[in-house]
Amino acid sequence: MNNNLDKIFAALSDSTRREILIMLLEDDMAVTDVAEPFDISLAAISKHLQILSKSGLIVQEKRGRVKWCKLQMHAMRDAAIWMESFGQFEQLNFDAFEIFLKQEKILHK
Amino acid sequence: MNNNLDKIFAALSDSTRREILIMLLEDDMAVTDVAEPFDISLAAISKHLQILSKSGLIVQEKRGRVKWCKLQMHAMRDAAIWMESFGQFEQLNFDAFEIFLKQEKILHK
DNA sequence: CTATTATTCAACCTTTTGGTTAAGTAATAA
DNA sequence: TTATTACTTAACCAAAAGGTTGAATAATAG
Repeated sequence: MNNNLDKIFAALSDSTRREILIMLLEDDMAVTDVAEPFDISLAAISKHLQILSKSGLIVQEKRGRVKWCKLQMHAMRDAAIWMESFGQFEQLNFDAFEIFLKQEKILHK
Repeated sequence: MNNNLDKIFAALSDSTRREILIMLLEDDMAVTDVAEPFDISLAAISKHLQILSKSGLIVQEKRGRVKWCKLQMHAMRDAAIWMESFGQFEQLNFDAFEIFLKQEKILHK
């Protein structure tokens, strides 16, 4: 029933995949470009991207011969909401994070 | 590579383990009582509890012949911070997100 | 048309995961 | 002392995860 939560948490349990997600924060990327910083084969990256796709954390769209990877922020919400039930949500407002966010918002306005 | 984030997300990727955590929200529990609602063997539950222990999400303390399982809320902090800041930083500066994670020792590289 | 580029698939390997049953340990109750 | 209770460990199994290499497909460039 909670199959998708399974998949999201499983997807996040691998550091290569978490790094890929961080890379995709910046912009959509082609598979080859995603693979570039890593020491593993392109085929291995392709598999990681399939796992991320099946979890819903990314979507892949083929245009020409290039397959673009796009982050799906809303997919992480399910998992974030689950964690929220543990009262961790408020704890995120720890000082450093809050101060940082304030600084960033000031810096970007 | 952040091994503990790996372990926390991996621990959360199994619905049996998530259910156990929810049960432990209410109160500390003995292993046998944790196992009671599930259809799998006690040995299997024992293994799940070891995985949860190694991830830091619970601690187990033996008193007499009973081993008590106790939720460790703070252990989810790293994972929760990773996820929540991931969303928060979407519209913020990407480099700043990585710097923040390094400062918080969530991203060790 | 041919070569190159982008990506996946297929076959294989090893390690991990999630489960089983049966036996082992250790504390308590009778 | 013996039986019962509360676990863990060991040996095993099937399936999944994460990696490899090499071949296949499909779009584009020359």
